[in-house]
Amino acid sequence: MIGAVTDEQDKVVRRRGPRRDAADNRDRVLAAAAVAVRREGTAVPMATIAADAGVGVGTVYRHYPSRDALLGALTHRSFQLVLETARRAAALDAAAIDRIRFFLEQTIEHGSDLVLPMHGGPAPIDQATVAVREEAHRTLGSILERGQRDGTIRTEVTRADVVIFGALLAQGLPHVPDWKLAARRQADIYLAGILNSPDEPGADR
Amino acid sequence: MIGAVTDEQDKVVRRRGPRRDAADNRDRVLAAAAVAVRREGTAVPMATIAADAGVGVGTVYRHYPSRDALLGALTHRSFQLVLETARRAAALDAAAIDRIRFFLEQTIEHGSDLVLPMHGGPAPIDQATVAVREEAHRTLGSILERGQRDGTIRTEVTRADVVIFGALLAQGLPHVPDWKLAARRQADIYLAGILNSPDEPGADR
DNA sequence: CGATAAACGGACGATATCGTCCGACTAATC
DNA sequence: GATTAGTCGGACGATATCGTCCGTTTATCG
Repeated sequence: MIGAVTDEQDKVVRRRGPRRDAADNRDRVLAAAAVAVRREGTAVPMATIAADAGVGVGTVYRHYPSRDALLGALTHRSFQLVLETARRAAALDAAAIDRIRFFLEQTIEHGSDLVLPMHGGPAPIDQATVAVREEAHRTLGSILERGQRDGTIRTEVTRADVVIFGALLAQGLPHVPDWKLAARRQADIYLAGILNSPDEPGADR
Repeated sequence: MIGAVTDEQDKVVRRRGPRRDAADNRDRVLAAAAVAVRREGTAVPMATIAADAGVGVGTVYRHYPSRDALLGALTHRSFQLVLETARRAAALDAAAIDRIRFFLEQTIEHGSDLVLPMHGGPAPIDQATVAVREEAHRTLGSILERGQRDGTIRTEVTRADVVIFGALLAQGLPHVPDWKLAARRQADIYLAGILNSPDEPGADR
């Protein structure tokens, strides 16, 4: 009765556009998940995430069909943030060491949003996310190599070294009271360690 | 019938000694828990730990009445290992920087056994454990200050800095393929960063 | 403003893990 | 080798979380 052939075609034509509130909720869920995962780990109950986001658990599953899908989206978001930070660092008008310093400081600052940058756990990494990660690594690598070519940074240091140190700072130590301050101190020491001739820690020149 | 007063006193006298196999199982459970917690997090099912240790779940609960008790024991064990390592480092006949290097390398080596050295999570820290931790920090501090007094190590570096870096290395990054190698590279850079005059990285002298 | 596609949100059965309990077993002692 | 305190280990009911389903609500379009 309802479904004549012409009607079915009509249906396709009469598609409604997506609703804006849906996208808002999607973002709210992702943000709440980022905080919750950092606080309680990847096994945090979906109900907790839903409550924190102010939505029902059904809405969470609507946007992310499974826990893995949600964690995957978190990972993608984190790497995008890393890439953006690396690009801002590369665009700076400063010495290589200071660009790296900027990158590390921003990484510390974004800490709570970088949920699974490299964290293990059941985080599936899709191809698009891998591409973003690779691009971020390349961008950081170009900064590093530039510093090595102009002789200010030790040549033994690899881009992987810097990436791993950044990941350590992003991961953090949950128990340390003032982690951001502590992390900045770690970064200072690390930066001194990759400098080629620490006699002049880059005042002018 | 059974419980005359004299019998009760007999009971106390007739105490059996503890059985050795019980202690063995206790250790096996703790070792299995260390590995399992590192692999799956603090929420790892008790049944998994029991299976890995080759015992029943009842035995796990016998020795550690609750999950928190087990995690607490793990934490204590970790800090004892740290303290022991710090003491071995302090006993070395070497420059301060090399003692710290030894400490960091051993920390990397023991990685899988240092489950909750400072890890957050639901790990209750009892007073005895705090005492062990404090002693470990003091021991490391004395090494550091010695290096600062003889001018080989930068005076801005605090014992907390070194402890936190060690904790980062112990925690690790689960996803990095050859973590121990990567960690050693991090340590090399860090050590260069705390050196006062890296012109002579301590060959002879 | 009315119609309707799309989104919301919580109730629900299924499943997994918890910590306890108790009969079987084993090592230490006589 | 017999006795027995102390240990082992898995079955069990209780509880928590999962992911789905569907009636209700809301934003968009004519």
